[in-house]
Amino acid sequence: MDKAYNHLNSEADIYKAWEDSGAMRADETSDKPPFTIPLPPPNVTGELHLGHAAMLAIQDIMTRYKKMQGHEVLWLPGTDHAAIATENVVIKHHGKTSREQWPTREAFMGDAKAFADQKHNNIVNQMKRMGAWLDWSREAYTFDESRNFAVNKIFKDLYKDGLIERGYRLINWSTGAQSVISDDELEYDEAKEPFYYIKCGKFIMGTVRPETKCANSPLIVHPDEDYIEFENSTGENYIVIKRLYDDKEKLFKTLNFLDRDAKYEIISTNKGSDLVGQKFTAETYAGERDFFVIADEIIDPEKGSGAMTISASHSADDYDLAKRLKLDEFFIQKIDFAGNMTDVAGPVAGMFVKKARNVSGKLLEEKGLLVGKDTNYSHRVPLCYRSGCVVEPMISPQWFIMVEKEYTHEVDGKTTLKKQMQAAVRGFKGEDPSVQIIPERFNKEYFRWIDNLQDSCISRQIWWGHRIPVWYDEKNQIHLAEEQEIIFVRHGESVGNRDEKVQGLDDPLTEKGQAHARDMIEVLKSEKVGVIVTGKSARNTETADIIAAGLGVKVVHIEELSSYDTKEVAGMTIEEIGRVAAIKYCKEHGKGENFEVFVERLRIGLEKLKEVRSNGKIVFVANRSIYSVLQVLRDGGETSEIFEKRSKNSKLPHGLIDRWPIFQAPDVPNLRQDEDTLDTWFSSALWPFSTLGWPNNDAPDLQKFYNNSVNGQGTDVLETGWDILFFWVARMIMFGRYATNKFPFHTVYLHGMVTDEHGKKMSKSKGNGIDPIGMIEKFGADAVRLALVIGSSPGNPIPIGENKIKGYRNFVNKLWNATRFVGMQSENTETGLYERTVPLRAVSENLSLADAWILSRLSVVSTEIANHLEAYEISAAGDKIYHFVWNEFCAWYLEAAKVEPNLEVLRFVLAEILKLTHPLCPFITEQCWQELFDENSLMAATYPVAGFMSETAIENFETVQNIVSAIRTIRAEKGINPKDKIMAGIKSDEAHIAASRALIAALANLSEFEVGANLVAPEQRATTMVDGLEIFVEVPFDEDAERARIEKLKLELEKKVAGLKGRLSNSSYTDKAPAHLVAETRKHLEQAELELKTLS
RNA sequence: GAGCGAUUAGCUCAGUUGGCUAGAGCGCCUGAUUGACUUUCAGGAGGUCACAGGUUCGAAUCCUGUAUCGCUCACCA
Repeated sequence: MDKAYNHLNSEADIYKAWEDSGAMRADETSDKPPFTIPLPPPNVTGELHLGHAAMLAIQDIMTRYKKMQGHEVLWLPGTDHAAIATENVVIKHHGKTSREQWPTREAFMGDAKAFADQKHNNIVNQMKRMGAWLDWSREAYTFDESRNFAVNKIFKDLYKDGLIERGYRLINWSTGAQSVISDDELEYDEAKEPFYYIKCGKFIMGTVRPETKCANSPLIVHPDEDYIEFENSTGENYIVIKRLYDDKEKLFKTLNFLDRDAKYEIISTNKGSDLVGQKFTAETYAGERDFFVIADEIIDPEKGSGAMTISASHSADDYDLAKRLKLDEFFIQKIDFAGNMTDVAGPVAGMFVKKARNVSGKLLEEKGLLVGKDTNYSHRVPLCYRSGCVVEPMISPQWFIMVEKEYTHEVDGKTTLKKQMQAAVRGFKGEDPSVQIIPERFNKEYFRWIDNLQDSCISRQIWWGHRIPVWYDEKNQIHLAEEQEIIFVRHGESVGNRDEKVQGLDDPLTEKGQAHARDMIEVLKSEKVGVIVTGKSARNTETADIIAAGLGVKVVHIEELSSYDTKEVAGMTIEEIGRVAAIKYCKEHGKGENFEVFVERLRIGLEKLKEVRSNGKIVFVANRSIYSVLQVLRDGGETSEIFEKRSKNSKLPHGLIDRWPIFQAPDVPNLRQDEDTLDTWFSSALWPFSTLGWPNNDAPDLQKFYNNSVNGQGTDVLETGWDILFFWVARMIMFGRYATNKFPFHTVYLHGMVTDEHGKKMSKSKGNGIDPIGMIEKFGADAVRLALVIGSSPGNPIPIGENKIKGYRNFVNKLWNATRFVGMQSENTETGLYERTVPLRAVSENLSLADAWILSRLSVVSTEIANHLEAYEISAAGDKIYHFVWNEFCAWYLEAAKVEPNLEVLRFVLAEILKLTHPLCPFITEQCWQELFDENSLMAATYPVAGFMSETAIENFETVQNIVSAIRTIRAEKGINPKDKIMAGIKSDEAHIAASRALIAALANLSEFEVGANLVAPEQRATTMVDGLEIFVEVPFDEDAERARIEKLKLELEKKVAGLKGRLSNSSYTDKAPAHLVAETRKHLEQAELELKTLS
């Protein structure tokens, strides 16, 4: 073993070994209790940042701990197609500015897919470098086949339940992204813009958006306020709210175009409600427009002039008001979707909004309509968090999810999506809540958001995403996508006995083969088959032809696929057979040994297949090799074990194997599909169950891993950053309950944002960002993990800097060297090699005090660590391990082992430490484990539980530690060279101290340590007290210094005694405090008094 | 404007249902170092637990108020 641990030499190999071993795959047939964590899928085109790193570290710790605890753990990985973000990146990547620059939508999608596929490995490999124990065999993607099916399915269900509607509503329109974006995607920026007071007839109204004051509008006043009409010096009449008129200072400040020195005459005073109904025509910057007065309490009498007009199509408040008062004719579009003014804006029509604002302001001034301008006004403007451009509220046809609409749920009865989301965390009518959020304070945040939740827009005007599964006919009637089943028929051998030789079933020239084909016809008769599809290999084709003839349907051939040699593949899994067949095929066709090429051909074939319209189901006749590849395609690499098992236990008739539901366009002529796509969250909200096979409720994964015993939730823990509590977590809860009748997880663990070591947000502009991959390369993944996990609590920022990582790198090295030391102790003196054996539980015979102590401490610490991990207190668990390893095992036990070696205990404790530490530092512990104990992975080990325990040993060894420390302190104080061996002694006849003489002498570097009740102190000495015992250390004599030292000690003791006495003399303390505390206090007092007496 | 959180050593933070002399890591100071580990070892200094009240035998911990910082949300014709 090297002197220092080098992570670069081992991490990659270790991870590969884990992957190759197949142990990372969760077994859905296992009898162990399940534990499931869905990995929040990172953006497929993204780079790993520290937030991801923290997420991976925390979840990996949970995963490894639970697995070592004996759970069947599934931590399911995947990536997110991240609709808007990815689309923008793709456009930029191709040096373009808009998706419209692609010849077709399909061309764009092809490029985007290619880009996403190409970037995919990058983020996946980065995740692996963190050491994440993920089940890659189940890797999913929010935009793959299965997830698309799930999206279409839930869309259809929601639509049928009336919970999805299409309609014209006010939405946030990003002019940059050319799409609607949700409220949650807005960022606000403080902007300083002039606030205009504009004359509207006699009324004065205020606005920051003069460009929108170009159309007919109601003019709104407050019903209960008085309004003054007055005449100014130029003979014009104005109406303002009385409050403003009475406050002359404010009046002239507000309407700064008025002449301060002129005299004003009040023409009339009217209550707002009395003004209602007045109609008038007034000049605007865009010409004359019609107005009429209405009253509403929306007016804030303290603000502005007490009157306003509205832009119902371009402001959320105005929209609400217009809806409420049914002012339908005022939904006037003034801004188009490109962000330019429409024709209604007259002179500024076609101008970009910002320009139009300035120009309209100038026009108002020229026309004398501008009566006030506050140039110090600042307000917050909503910006698109993706494109950074200004967001305009717009009315547009969009799809909405109706969270407050009542519907009937299978389990919850009459309810709304909102009520279900509330119940998740509040509980149903007094029941305990099903979903626990850690830390708890985020419950409040959750409710504040949920309680205010409104119908949200789910459609986006981008291409990269799940296209809305809705078609329109010529009359604009809505048609939903149709669900259809593809039935796979595997033929050619007897099902469930793959070791048998081909029985001629696939050969239609044989009697058996023909009988088999006829069997399948019988089976398929009830299935309403529309089309039969087959590969082109001769036997498939012929069999398919027979079946098609029997059913009276047509046959479609897809790509030619080769078969395999049965001998060659005996005993292989279906997936392996598929691979062999694929490789053979590729070789024969000069495509290299590339399974992916094969899969891709099949994929294209399936795409073609979906285009085939049929009124009935599609039947796919396939031999084992094609079928196995289809399995890979469909399940994203799911191995065949499930399938094999399913086949064996299947009650399905001979030959009928599996069904694959797809969605396709409804069979109606002249349809066009909705152009829009669904927002990313719509697919990511299905993540915990769409990755497990939903909507197939019989899917083995769903049965096993979405079936947590706690209150019947789906998965166990959803761990993510608190910033996406609303974006994502709440929506998973909503869809989970809706679609699966379960809340998707019982615990939500929220981590905070990763910041620099001073708690400042990391940002490119500040240059304080840290690249996790760089840190992994420099210090190792284990160190990065520890730094992210220790010293931060849920929901709070995670401060991290190079120093912190370095500190934990030192710890990792400490662990390495402890192992190296134990290895050296284990060496066979003859061969120089050590035997690699898994240590058994250490025996409890012939234990030294140190042995008994470390074993007892190990028991205590193991329990504490497990308790912490159980309670998701990862930081506390990490801290415990750190200190146990460094300050107890290394600092004391390894030193003791040099004096009194006990190899059995030494190896046992180290092995247990490696297990305890493994979830936090998987790489170093695995490496050490394999060096010293077992070539099999540490992940197969069981997490430590308490064993040998002796309270006395702990107490007695602590005394030894105190004695050693006290002597060391005196040595340091007296400036004694650490190399010099000196004498020391203790006035005691306790057996455990006497037994530790050699140990104490070694640890304190003494020539001798004398122990005896009647010990006589040497002349030249320093004295100190430990646990009531007097210790002498032989030192060069200095009477004054020694006396001063003793006085200092005495002073401290006297203070202590006084304090303790005071407390005990207080009768309310002795009466009310718990008895054990009082007794303890008495004991402390006794000991302090004894020590004081000894020193005097 | 509202809500939430924080305030403990120079820095970053622990501190479980109130309980003995408030802890850790880093940094700092003194010293050591050829045998597991300089990515080390020994020793040390450093805190009125933001402030002011209250409850209690007892408060960093519970309550009230104040201040400062941070985050989130909202309003703005």
